[in-house]
Amino acid sequence: MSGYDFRAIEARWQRRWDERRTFRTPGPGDEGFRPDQPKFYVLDMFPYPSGAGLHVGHPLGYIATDIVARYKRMRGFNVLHPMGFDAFGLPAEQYAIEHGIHPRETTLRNIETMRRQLRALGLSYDWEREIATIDPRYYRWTQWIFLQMFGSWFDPEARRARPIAELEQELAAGRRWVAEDGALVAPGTEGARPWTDLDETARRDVLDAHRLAYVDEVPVNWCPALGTVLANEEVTAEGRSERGNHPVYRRPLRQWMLRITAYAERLLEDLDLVDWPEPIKLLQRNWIGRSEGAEAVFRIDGSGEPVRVFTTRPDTLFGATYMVLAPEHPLVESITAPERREAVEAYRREAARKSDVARQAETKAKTGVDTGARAINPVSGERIPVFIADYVLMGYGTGAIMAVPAHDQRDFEFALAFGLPLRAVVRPDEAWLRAHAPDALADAGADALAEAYVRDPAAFGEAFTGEGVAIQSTRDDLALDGLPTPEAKARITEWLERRGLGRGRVQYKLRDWLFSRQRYWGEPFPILWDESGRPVPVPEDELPVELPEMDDFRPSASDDPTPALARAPESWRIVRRGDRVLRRELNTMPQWAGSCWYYLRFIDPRNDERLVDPERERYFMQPRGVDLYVGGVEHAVLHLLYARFWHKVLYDLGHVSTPEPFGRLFNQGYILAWAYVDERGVYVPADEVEERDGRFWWKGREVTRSYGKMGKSLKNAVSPDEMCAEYGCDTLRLYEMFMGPLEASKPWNTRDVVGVHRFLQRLWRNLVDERGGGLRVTDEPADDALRRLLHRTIAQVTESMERLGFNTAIARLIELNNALVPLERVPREVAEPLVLMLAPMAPHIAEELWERLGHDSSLAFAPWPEADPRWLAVESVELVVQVLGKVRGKVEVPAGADERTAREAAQAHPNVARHLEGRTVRKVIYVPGKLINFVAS
RNA sequence: GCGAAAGUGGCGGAACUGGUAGACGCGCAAGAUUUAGGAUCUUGUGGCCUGACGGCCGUGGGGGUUCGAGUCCCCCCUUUCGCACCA
Repeated sequence: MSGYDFRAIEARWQRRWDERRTFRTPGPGDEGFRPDQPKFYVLDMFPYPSGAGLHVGHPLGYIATDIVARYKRMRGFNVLHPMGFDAFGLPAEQYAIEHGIHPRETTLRNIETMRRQLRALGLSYDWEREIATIDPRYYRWTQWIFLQMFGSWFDPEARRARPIAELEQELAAGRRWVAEDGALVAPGTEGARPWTDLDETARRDVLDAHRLAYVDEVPVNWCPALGTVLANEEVTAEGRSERGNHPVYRRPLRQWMLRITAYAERLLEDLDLVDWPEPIKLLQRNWIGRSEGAEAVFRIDGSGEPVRVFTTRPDTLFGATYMVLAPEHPLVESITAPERREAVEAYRREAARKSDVARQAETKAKTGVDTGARAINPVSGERIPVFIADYVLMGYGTGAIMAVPAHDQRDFEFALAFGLPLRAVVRPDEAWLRAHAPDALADAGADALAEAYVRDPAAFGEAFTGEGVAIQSTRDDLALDGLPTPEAKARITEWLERRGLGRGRVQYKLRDWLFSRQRYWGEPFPILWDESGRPVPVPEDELPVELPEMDDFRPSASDDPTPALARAPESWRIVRRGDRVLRRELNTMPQWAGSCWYYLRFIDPRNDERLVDPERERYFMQPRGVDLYVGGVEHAVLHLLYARFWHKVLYDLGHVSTPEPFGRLFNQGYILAWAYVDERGVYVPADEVEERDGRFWWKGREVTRSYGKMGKSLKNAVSPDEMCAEYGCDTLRLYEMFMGPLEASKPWNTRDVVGVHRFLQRLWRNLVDERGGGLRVTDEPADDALRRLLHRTIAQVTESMERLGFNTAIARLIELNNALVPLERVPREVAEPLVLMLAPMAPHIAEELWERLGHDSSLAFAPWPEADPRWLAVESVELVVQVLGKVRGKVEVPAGADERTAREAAQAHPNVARHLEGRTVRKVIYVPGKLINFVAS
């Protein structure tokens, strides 16, 4: 018996790779490291070990990266291809709570299962580099990075993070003063004070307020069911938690924040440095949401209280006929007129009940309340009403707007609902006017239309928000009339600045990252609180701050946010330093923390002296970071933005050598599968559904077929374990890659798996005599045609591998293999390259055949076959002959045939001659090697 | 509403800078082999017309550029994804 016994072969080779440490990757300083070798860092997105185990959709990306890793090794690269586990966070903890087991236990068990499943796929990870975020030796450095952020500030002039001590020095030296609101300003600025005027408390306040990690009271998304606060990114558009779909409420809370907004500009700009899919870059750009405009100051009539607004259209300032503050705006309290107080309070209460997101999800009908206050338009001098309305968000800009109803759709709707005046200050183009003119003006001329618009912009049905020419925007010392919008913007911004009434400003949608969670299963903060309520960093040599052992680790599901660690033993919570009593920070870090920097730790996973050794970091990260990073689009903003942010901080502080972590990113598609619902709309197990006459039945009941992402919720998951058992993991690997392009989402079809399985069996039979078990391979040379096919295949497969086109690479290998079927004996010069080319995709069978071909070392480092150009050239080609663009025949001509030869051969073709009969050839198009086209009358 | 990606046989999908549409695989059909089933091998397989040679149509729909369009341009339809009062 010498058939293709994949079970024995796969087990044997997986064991050998392990025993021989085949995929150990030496780095600088390690035994066996070769500094002359180029590196290639290929990385999968950090998986989260869930309790359910893997389904065949999960390893799609892992198989792809493994193929790249194996291919690159054969091309002489020192390949870093590690794997680890992101294991802190909500899902693990939820799972643990549901099963009443400590999260550490369930997490370790899940990791175990996942590691076993991954190993069964024959992935060539360097398992000696495995890391897990829950390991204190790992999270020690997560905490260390947090301390780096706590110990630095962002210098807006240098546009980078610097140690906070340097800020202190600059302040002490008088190079910067501190403004009333705590901002750093130039010495001598009005209202600002020098360092020497500040007492110790004030100084600490200033420094603490400038740290990259700082504490602030902010409105948060509080999820009582999960017992924790969530980041904006973790809340859905419906105002529910992304995990678990529980309601989320807004409330103010003192929280740790990370100053990611300081990096908004660089996060945006540096997208130009990376090779990422354009849609992902766009997603990040939109998330950062940069907009240019100006800030302007309006003063409240009477009190003179300044209200700052942000606008992208400062050119429409003359058209501001009212103002709106967000309901939570701090000035509402003081400016509201006594007789309006009750209505204003009622509206504010109503708004506070709803979360930011829930508020936005509701109808677009505009609501609001007049505060009774009046403000002065700084350019027109008009007294205008001040409203509060929930269409203005406290979290964006200044939380207050100038409303220009003629040129902003939201303001337009609000003005109509509340009977507020509109004032046109931009003249629209004629096309817009005509398209929006009321019926009565259907025949009006251009001037009449423009006049009508100025008289009554509301009659045109919607706000004109485009660019145009400024009108009705002139006063004694400022003339905008006649200026196109961009110039009008520049002119008025300059005027505002000169008069101290405002300045140009860039605004981002991106908010600072809310970094505290109240859950147990996360990294503790390396922070202590002193008697006066100030944060004190835990000294580096005391790291890690280990998570205390607790029997009751459940979150406190309540309306009042209480960290789970509040119930930790007092011996953990209270730290005595001499006669000082310090309390530990009780929040933990969010899910994303550990995955923000894991790619760095893989480079030097056992280093207890530093985060990563600089020499190793440079070797594996230069020049553009991770060379290939593969994962799903779902991480387009959160993980990828957070990781870039941390990386830039580490870069600024000199701990890493590249400005970006991931040079090339690739998003794999999803694996979809049929799913079935019964008459109640409930999903039934897809593997128990039977098909009869095009209809679907489950336990005798008819069910309807639907379609979706493979997973637990649709009950349509297929386990890799079943596939490996039935067909072997080489077949599974091959099938997943053969399904279609890596980036596409495509349907799983177990029935189709036999196709690639047959290919492997046929390959086996081509090289191994099934009866005797001997080789069917001969040292005699291949004939010319086969040799040509071989070299063409090498060229095509190589090209496919370079662009991750594994589906087409496999197709070419199948073709080559099919060509060997009729042969009595297979020439070694074909068999060996075929096995080598298959090796990255189906490594076990390839190793086995390689050994049987007489090689005693693994093919993992065997050189990739090279196509010989001599055998790529052909001496004759089949030329397509067209008449008037339609194919009428094919003729064989010598490869370099000139036009006359080709033309004569073509015209001699009977069918071509027939079509040319009675016509005059006007023109001949000849594409050498491809076709010849006769253009005839 | 705004933005992005994608629509090719019964199915998954190929097709480089415009140059034979449907590679490769599944499925299906016929034949060979086999006691049978399975496996294997051979041949065929976009639709329509034709005994055959061959012809006509065909890449979501409609127009255009070109000797020639799945590929380039314009309009429209459908699906999926992301964002969604961001001033």
